[in-house]
Amino acid sequence: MAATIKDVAKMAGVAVSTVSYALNNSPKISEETRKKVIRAAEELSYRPSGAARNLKKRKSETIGLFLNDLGGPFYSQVIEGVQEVVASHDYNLIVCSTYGGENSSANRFLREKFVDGAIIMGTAIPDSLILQVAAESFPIVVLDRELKSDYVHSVLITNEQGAYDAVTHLIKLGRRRIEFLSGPLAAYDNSKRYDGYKRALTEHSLHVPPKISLQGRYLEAGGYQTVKVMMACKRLPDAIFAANDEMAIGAMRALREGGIRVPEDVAVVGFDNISFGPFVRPSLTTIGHSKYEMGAIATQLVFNVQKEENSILLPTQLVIRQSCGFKGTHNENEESYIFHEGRRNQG
Amino acid sequence: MAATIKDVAKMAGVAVSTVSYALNNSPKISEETRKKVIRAAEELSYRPSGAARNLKKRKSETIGLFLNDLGGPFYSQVIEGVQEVVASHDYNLIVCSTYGGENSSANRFLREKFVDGAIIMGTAIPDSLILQVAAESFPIVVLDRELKSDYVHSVLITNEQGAYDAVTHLIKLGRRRIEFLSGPLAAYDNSKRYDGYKRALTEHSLHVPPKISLQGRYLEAGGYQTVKVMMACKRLPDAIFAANDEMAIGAMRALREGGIRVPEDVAVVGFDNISFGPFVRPSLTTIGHSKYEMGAIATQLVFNVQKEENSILLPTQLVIRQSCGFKGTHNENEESYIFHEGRRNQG
DNA sequence: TTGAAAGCGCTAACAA
DNA sequence: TTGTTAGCGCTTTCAA
Repeated sequence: MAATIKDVAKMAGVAVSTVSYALNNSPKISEETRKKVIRAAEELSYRPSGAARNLKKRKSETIGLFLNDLGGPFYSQVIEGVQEVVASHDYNLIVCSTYGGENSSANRFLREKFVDGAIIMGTAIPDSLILQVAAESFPIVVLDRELKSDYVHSVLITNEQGAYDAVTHLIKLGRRRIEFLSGPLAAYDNSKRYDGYKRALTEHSLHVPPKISLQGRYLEAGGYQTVKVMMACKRLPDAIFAANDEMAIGAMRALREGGIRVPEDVAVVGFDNISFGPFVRPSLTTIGHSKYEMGAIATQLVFNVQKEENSILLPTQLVIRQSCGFKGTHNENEESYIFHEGRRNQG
Repeated sequence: MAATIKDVAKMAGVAVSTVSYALNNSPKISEETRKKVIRAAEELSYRPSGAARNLKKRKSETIGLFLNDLGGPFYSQVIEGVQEVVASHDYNLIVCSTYGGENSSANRFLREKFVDGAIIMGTAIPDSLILQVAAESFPIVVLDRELKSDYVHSVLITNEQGAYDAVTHLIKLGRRRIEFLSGPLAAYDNSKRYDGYKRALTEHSLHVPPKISLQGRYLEAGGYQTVKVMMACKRLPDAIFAANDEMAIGAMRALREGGIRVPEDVAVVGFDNISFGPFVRPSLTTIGHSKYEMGAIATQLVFNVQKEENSILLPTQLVIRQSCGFKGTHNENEESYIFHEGRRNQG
């Protein structure tokens, strides 16, 4: 049986409150007593119960970051931004996958008040749950998702404008038949990006395809497959605007396998500027946004609880590389950016 | 004030125990009562307190995965392996950075029994803490780290043999002056990899440099810097064996900037087979190991508590690409492996 | 099938 | 400076 505060008190010959004060560095306790308590605690390998402390204090000093996919190439910089700000408040951060639907850890943690605030990225947590649990004592920030309510803030990026910029760039390079390689139709960012795509075509008096024929579920394999099918069935476009980089890279793989040259025959532009975009061949032109900032700002909002809904809009930038045919000033050293420069001690 | 179980009981006109049973789907409760309770709970937006439940049950049904660096290109597959097995036991997973030394979240969670078991990768958690907290009720598995004790298991990879294979490969290709680009000297895996390097040289009667002159801290920038310095100071080797891929890629960047051709002038081999190794130019020859398995097996060990120390050794494989000069059968489609094929709904 | 009550391990108000 | 004690919100034993 693990030692509790009572055992420590008994061994040290003091009251439990004294142990609590001593171990929490309360100034009330004399040095002598504190030493005695610490010695007893060590002797018994005492480990305080976080659960009991949280219950008593009614807070956990922990922020939860809930992501669809812990491993994705997209998230690491967001996590870093969150981590840094959480640590600066001397809070803990737990990162948690939303994988698993109704009974996912994320849902449980959110419902059971394991954390004092949450940052949510991805669509696996339904709006209803967020609205239900958000409160003054439980602020929530959603990333790249529109959701307005008290104590729910959002950090958005200019999805529509970014897509508009991407497609306009293609048009300026002389492309006329530009296909939209779509992510999940229900996804917020996907639909915004589609809107930007349509606006660019419309403003340049180009034909907007009546329906979305390429759907890649935001996955590399999805982009690959749907473009494969397209190549078998119909006339090629002269450009593809993919709603994210993974699909763009999948599309390029399919095109290459089909003997289609990128960018000569078909130009490709993605969205997100994921870290290895510079390394695919040809390197990927894309729309970038600052992921670190996104995480850091979101976390500031969590600590800065306000009733009024508050949404912050971050800009996107066109990042020109080789997949769209314009020979941008490709910086060979860009490579170094893909690495996280933090402490690492593990191979 | 958030509603508690008492409030629900009052509103439903039943005892708190009844509420508890009803909400936890105990078969004792009549359907009628259960409905009444559920209605009251909804009415009050009742959210059970995980802290109270954990305190009472003396467990959290949560496993902690503690990593140096949540964002690194190395970890995502490990996380996936862990996630899957944890979920299959209907447990929760929290991933947590060890960043922050003494007061890091990781240390706190470990000490305060927030989790029922832990998987630790990286050196930021000292042996002493691990040994202190490991117990039957708190199994710990360390990844790629040798630590023997009751209730501490380890999952290792054949670091020494892998390094030996890498260097032997270089020797077979005719390289004779092979430098070791080292990670932190104190790192376990680094020293094993160094041992393998030395053994390969010795067995082939090649000169082993008397001291390690290249130290890159396992970082891309570290590899870059130290190789830059080397190029300015001394005669070039004809090959570099880097203790991890990041440093290898940094080394290649430095070499390229110095007008040195890879692999013609200097061959480079890394270690770990990180996901974008196929995409750097030239693509990186490296030593691979299965990171998903590592995570999955570690998690099995956590659930499979045993007193006896138990260590599992996973093999490594030479992955031949272009940076070492041997034209392996480079599979263009390898590209697709770098993507996680799970659910993603977020751009 | 339901209720009463003990108690998980801690913090903090209050008393001494 | 230290001790006594109530109670955080649950689960679960035992009684009804």
